[in-house]
Order: sequence, then structure tokens, then C-alpha cells
Amino acid sequence: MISQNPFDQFRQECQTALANALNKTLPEIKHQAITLNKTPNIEYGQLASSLCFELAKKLHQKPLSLAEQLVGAIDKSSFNLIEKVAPAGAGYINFHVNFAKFSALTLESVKKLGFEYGFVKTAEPKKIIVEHTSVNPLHPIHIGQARNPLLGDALARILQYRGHEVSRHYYIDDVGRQSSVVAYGYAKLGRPKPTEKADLFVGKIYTVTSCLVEINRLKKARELAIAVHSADDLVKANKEIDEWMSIAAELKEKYPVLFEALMMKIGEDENPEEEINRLNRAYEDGEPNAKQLIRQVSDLCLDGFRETMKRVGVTYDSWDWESDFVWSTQVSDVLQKLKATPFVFSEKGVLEFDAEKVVQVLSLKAKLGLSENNEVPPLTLGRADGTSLYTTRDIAYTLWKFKQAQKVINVIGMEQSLAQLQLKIALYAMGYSEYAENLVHFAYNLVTLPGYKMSSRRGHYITFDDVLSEAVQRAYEEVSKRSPLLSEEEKRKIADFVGLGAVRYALVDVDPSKPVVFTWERVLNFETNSAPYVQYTHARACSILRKAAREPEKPAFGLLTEKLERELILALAGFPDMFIEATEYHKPNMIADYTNSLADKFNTFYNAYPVIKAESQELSDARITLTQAIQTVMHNALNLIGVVAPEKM
RNA sequence: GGGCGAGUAGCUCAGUACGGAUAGAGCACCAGCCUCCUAAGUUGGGGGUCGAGGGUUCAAAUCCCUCCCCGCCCGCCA
Repeated sequence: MISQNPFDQFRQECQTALANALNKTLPEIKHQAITLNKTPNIEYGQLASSLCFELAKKLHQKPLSLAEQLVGAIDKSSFNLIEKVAPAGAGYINFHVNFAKFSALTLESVKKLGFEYGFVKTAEPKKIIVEHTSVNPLHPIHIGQARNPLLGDALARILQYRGHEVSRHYYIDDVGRQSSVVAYGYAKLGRPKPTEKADLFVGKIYTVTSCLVEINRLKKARELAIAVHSADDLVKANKEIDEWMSIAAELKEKYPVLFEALMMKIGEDENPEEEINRLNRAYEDGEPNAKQLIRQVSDLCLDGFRETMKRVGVTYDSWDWESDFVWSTQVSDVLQKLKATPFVFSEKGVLEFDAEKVVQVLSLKAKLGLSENNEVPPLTLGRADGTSLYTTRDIAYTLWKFKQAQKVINVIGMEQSLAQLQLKIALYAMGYSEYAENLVHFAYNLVTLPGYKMSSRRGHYITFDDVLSEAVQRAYEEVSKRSPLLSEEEKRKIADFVGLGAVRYALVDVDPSKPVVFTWERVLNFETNSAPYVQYTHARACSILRKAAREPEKPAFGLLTEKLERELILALAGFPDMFIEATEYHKPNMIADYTNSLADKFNTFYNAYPVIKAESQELSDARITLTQAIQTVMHNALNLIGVVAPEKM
């Protein structure tokens, strides 16, 4: 007999048993669903009910005596997995599993289901779009942004294994003014071929161009301030100019040739700012030269991104250009549709969307989880010069996504919570309440560097590529130190999956709502980071299985009576439960925690008991089967978060 | 000013959605363990006003209220 979810099978038996007993002894009590808790300690059994504490008050009896009554009424003979039910503590009812049967059920299930074990399929498979990464194609992906693709990819993986049809989308934000800035600089240089990794190359052009243009703009602002005798404006302009001049000095030092070239070329323009705005307008209008230029620069950068993401095994099913939504009628359709609602008004020549009014009129406060005094600020829908704004374009994009999916999950930093909320409210305003209800903002907190603020405009960032390379390099040194006898090729291979695994793990491991302070220590200290530990544990299990060099013939699962063995079996049996919870509540970090905890248990077991040389052949067979199951589950769990489960290291 | 998120051991973090039994790991520190299946391992030790204060409850890190502190947002940026 096998089970998709062994622990759940036991739980269901216990629930039924308790419900029956309740009906029998206290028929007047109408109790809803019976919930059972995991016990804090295996000695208390595996599941417990605290029902009697609640009943005690109603019935004016002691919890413990109620527990005794209920336990007396339980007929465990009609159940397969229940070994014993006992009253305990001040009034708990503890359920003990029959380990001989439960171990057999669990281990045979893992063996039979193999690399499918744990991935319990949903009863309602959906088409789901997970949009993630979506880094603007202006500069390399930096470490602050890298949390996004790793969370997004893990989320997509778990949803897919849950049986949903998942599509991973990258939203290419090529419409903003920033794209015009970098394209302007690139054109000024005569559209050169990259002399290094393309996104790095583009990033330098962006930073220098942006800096030079900013200084130019500020100098004009200063002249104006002098002309109109505004002391305040003058002080402000001077302060900002000083700041940017110091950045310029930094950039000039770092990239002297590029800096000189751009300074000369941009200097030829009377008003670079206006050139950029013109390019931005031309791009939105679909003017062929502008289209060709900006797409060319964006594509260059995206090539670099693809290269980076390939290193960590993150792929996309669809690359969606924001500009396509502007060039087609989709963005203007959204504007038309919104204009027709009573929630849009004109102010200073632009359209404003009154999100708060929508919330009031449609009574959405509770539905959106907003507190009563949370007034949603209005959203400006377009610029006075007729160009569009980000959130408006995102509304069009969202409608498009819902044409091909029932659920849309946007992996976007929590700093965009308000914009995501306004987007959702706009859907309600347009009558797409079903879309709104199936739009999820998967928010995550920022990754920061200790000491200074990352700023892509200023070129202050650590690139994701650098982190990956450094991690692999450090892993290589570590392997060489620990296993000097390995061949060069093996060392490289191990360094690769250890380094990359450590980076992935470090960014997926923490609850997304918590901020992460990036330190090299966190990622590269292989004592602190659990990924190599878990990988090592998996390799260790593989090693035992290699050495055993036999398939267990007659495992006696009843001999697995040690506490550690039972805890391991419970952990394996609980993997499907954990997977379901991680998926339903969008918590990929649970997977990382699980792998670590399973590794802990296995290592303790490894040190305490022999597998191959166990006292008897039957016990050895049982332990080999247990080790196989651990290896399988570890592999399955690591796979969910994109970490390699190695056979050797 | 308002909104949102966070605050748990010296440090990094689980646990909070759904309240249950002595609040758990890792790092760091101290002391042990390789004639034995991978020592990137393991055993033991100390270390906590769960930000503060109230409340609800048989039971609160978890729920409610007030406050403190930190981060983010409140743009014709994205």
C-alpha cells in the first residue's frame, strides 16, 4: 500500500476516530472540524487534540476527565495506523502512530513515487502567470534585485509541481524615460559593439550618460535661479550639483575613455534633456528610428540578463515588451475605459484616478484588507505631453495577462505596494473584479548593503554576476582545501554547484517580508550558509547507497525503533504536507527550512547508527530503504528551490 | 502627518495565517568524537523581560488596544 501523503492519512484516521468518539459520548456537542496539532515531542505521540480544554468550560468538567472519557470511547481497532490513544497533561488527547505500519507505508510510498513523491496535485489546476525579475534593461542585475528572480523561480517551481500550468513572464520595461537616457548615450557613441558582457557595457553608458545629463540640467536650473534671484533654489541647485560632480569624478576615474567620449558628444547638444524627452515621445509614438534604437539597446542588455540567469538555472516562458502595449491600442483602451467611469477626473491637464472613491463606492475596504482610515491616494494616469505612465501601462499589461491565465502573481518589491494596490483597484473600477481577486502581489523586502545605499543611477551596486563568480571562486578554494585529491574537473564542478547553491539558498531561505542585509559572509561563509551542508548530506546519503551496492531485499520496517529513525520517518511522511502549505501560502522559504531540518536529523542518525553494518540483514535493509527515501526527498526538496542535489562532493 | 512592513539568544534567522505541553536552529565561544557507511560531519555546555505596557483566554511569541524603534511608500519616476 502506498500513499501520496502518509501523514495526512494518519491525521484523517485520528480525526475520524475522535469525531466518532465525540458523537458517541457527547452527542449534544456540535463541534465543527476537528483540528489536531503536532506534538512538541515524539513521546507525546504524533498528533494531539486540545479539544477538551474548550469543552471543559461548557460542560463544567475537568479537561483531563473529559479526555479520559473520549479516549475510552475511541475504537482504534477500526483504524489502520493508530497504535494508541492516551489522555495526557492537563487534558490533551495524544494519538500515537503504529510505527511498524507507518514506516512501511511511508518508505514504500517514497520508493514507489520516487521523484514525484511529495508533489501532491491540486484538485483545481489553474493557469497561472508568475511575473518576476523584470529588471529594467539599463544596467546589470544587481544583488538587491536578485532576490526577485530566485523567489519568483522557486514560487513558479512549487506551483508547477502542485499541478498548475505555470508560465514565467519577464516584463521588459523599455518605455520609461530611463530607457531613452541610455539609448541617447548609446547613439551618441555611434552604437558601438559591446567590448564586454553586454549588460555591464550598457550599464556603464547608462550611468555616465545619466550623470552628465543630470549635471547639465542642474546647471540650467542654477542659471534660472540666478536670473530670478531665488536664493533657495540656488542653494538647492548648488548642493545637488556638488553631489553629482563628485559622482562624475568617480565615474571619470573608473571609466576615463567612456566618460570623455560621452562628455564630448553630449556637449554638442544644446539641450540633452529635451533630446531625451523627444526620444521618449518618439518611442511611444512608434517612430521607426526610435524603435530601432531603443530596442537595440534593450536587447543588448537583455542578452546579458539571459546569460546571468542561465547560470543560476532561471528561465522564462515569455518576454513581454511594455512598449508593445503602448504601440497597440491597449494602453489607450484602458484610458478610454477608465475615463468612462465616474472615478477619473481631470486636473492640471492630466487624468487622475480616484482610487479611494472606487473603494468607497464598491465597498472594497474589507475585501482589500485595508483598515478604515487607510485612504488610498489618487493615481495620475498620464503625462501632460501625452506620454503614458508606468502604472497605467501595467493595467493594460495585466488585462493582457488575464486573457491567458486565471491567476496572476507579480513578484515585485514591497516598495511598490501602493502602485500594485492602485492597479488592483483600477481593475475593480473597470468591472474586472474577478481579475482583481486573482491578482496577487507577491511582495518581498529589500536587499541592502551595510554601509551604503545601492543606487543603479549612480553606479553604486554589486552585480549579481560578481556575487555568483565570487561564490564559485570561494567554493573552489574550499573544495581544494577539503578535498585536495580530486581532479581539477571535479573540483570545478563541485565549486559550481556549491557556490551557486549557496547564493540561491541565501536569498530564498529568509521570509520574503523580512529585509536581507547582504554580506559576503552571509552568502560565502560555508559554515553559516546551509546549502553546502544540505548538499553534503545528500551526497553522504548517496555515498552510503553506493557502498551498500545492493537493493534491500527484505527490509523489516518494524525494526526501525530508534527515536531518530522515527523522527526521520515522520519528517519524510510530512514532506507532502509541508509542500502543500508552502505552495498554497506562497512560502518558498519553508522548503529551504525543511531541507535543513531533514539534513540535521539524517546527520545525527548517520553518526549514531550503522546502516550497512547494522546488527542484522533485515535491519540493514530497512535502514538502506530509509536512506534511499531520505535521498529522494532531499533531492525533491532541493529541486524545488533550484539547488543541485549532488551525488558526490 | 498618514499608510504598509519588520522588531524573538551577542550575531543571522525559524516559529505568528489556524493561540496549546519545557520558545527552536545555525554562527560565534568552551570541552570532547575519525582502526567505523564522506569530519562541509557529530556529542555536550552556557546564553531569552519573544521591542514596551495593558487587555481577552483554562492557555498568548501568536489574538485585540496603546506606545517605542527601524525600513519602505504617499512623483506628470519605475
